[in-house]
Amino acid sequence: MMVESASETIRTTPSNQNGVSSLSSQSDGGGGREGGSNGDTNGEISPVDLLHLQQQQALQAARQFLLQQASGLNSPGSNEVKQSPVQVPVSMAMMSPQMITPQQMQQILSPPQLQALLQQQQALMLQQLDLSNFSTLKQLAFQQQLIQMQQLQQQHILNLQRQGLVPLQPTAHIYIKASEKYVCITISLLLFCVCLCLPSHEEHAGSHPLYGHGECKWPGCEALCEDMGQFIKHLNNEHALDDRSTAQCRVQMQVVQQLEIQLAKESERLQAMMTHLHMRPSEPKPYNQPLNLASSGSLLKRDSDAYPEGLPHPPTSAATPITPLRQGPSVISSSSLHTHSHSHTHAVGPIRRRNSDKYCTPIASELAQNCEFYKNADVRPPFTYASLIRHAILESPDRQLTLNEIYNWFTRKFAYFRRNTATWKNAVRHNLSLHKCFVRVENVKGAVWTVDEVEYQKRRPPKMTGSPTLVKNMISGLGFGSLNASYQAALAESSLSLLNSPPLVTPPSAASLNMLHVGHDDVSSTVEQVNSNGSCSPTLSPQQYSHPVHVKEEPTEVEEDSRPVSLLAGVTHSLPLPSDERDLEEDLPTEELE
DNA sequence: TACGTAGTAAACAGAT
DNA sequence: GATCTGTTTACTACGT
Repeated sequence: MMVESASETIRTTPSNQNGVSSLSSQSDGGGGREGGSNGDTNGEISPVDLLHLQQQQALQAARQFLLQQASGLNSPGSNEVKQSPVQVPVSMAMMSPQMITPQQMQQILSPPQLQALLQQQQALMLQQLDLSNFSTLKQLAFQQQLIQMQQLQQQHILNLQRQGLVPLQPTAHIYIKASEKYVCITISLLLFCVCLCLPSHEEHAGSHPLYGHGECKWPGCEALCEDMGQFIKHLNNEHALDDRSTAQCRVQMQVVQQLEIQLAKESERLQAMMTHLHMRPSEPKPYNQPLNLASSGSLLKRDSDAYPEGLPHPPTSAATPITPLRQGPSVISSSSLHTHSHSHTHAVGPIRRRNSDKYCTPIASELAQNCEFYKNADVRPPFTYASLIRHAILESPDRQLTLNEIYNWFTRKFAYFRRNTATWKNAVRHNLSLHKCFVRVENVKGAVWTVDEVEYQKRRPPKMTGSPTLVKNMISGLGFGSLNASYQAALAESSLSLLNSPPLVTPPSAASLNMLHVGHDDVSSTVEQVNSNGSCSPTLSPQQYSHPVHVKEEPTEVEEDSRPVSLLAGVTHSLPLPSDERDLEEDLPTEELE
């Protein structure tokens, strides 16, 4: 008798709304605007026109960029794409809002790309401020516009944050005394991005740099004006050319100069900080790894080859304050991009995936950092189902979950899994059954699923030992060049295990945890497997296995017989250890070994 | 090219 | 009978 689950047999209809083709068409659509002239006939270029001019220039590059991405995805074997460094054309930093929304930008761009974009925009803004040929009045106008834009940006970004589309961004506040009051210039990387994504009409829709939100923006004025006409009248009456206005102009000019100086200083400081954070013992050659748009490539590729010269490079280490942006949107974007490029354009695209699983951040840290992001944003987590399931189980108090609880965890943690339930639930069940590392335990209440850490670590043969270059590169890229790969992996895995095992261990110090995070963040599960002795893996309490268990057979697994029930041996050292693992055992601090 | 891993779809069966 | 749970197979894509 065949009984089909209705929920499981619902076919998901292909969704192309986020597909590459859509993006391409969008870019084409955006490109349709690029023919527009700036309307600058008298040779004078206003700040607004400058912005528009750069946006127009950005259109071309952005289209090219997107098409490049799309074509690369359409031809999976393309080495060009694989080897192309993660970069964002400078002009893309000024991408037109008509082309790409912030959300789309997150989906399209990988984290480093997004960061690069934001920082390029920042740099461009700084350049804007540095235009020395601006007349005083234009400087004033620009400054006013800058402030106006900030207000709009802040409003916009708040909306985005409420929608969970934008993680909280680090900002820098610069207070400068202007006239009678202090002007707070908030530098937010994302603001610059969002700013340019604002509808263009907001920039010059019958606006005046000195008029905004119904009031006069003349320094120290704040007179209420119902409309532009009234404002113009007010402007001519109250701020006519006289000594007072001239003096105010001078003051404002100084304000702008101070801003420029301050911004230059802050920018320099920022760059120095980033340079410092990116310092590595040795500059590894960009290995011939396929570019994982998701995160691997981004995390592994260094700024030198990934970002344009002279522009601030997005930090990638855990020490960077821009972590949320680094992780959240990042992974996602590429994942989404990749996903939708597949022939079978399911609404739930495949998690591509191995790279993510291997090189991307581990779930623990990733989720810890972007918990809210994944909860709210409809973006696919860059982890394999197996990884997610494992994490869900290990995160539970008893390290065991029923299938339904696993489902709930997925939907609770990821907005992405609140739709297309049939697809991913099937995948979850499939993974549970397929992978030996997931052990079904008969419980009083029913069946629960547990994780056999040893099996999980064994899932993939220790390829890392076979490709030391990869490990070395990754490790050195993290600034751990002096440590061997296995130790790094051990540290990494330990950190995850520690994170996953709150009841078992005392939390490591913040510093060590952070450091471990860094290691694991970028090395992730491929390295995890190196540390397969399970000594620092979450301890499986024996009482969990007092019930019958169904040990799955995996034909591909070798030495199946050499090991009794791996469950119970899950945290013991009874298994013969590969040399690397023995090294781990020897080298690992006792704290890590627990 | 072969192989392994991963995601998806689907068929099927047992349990509730 | 419907639904859930679990297993298995097939296919595809990707990375090594």
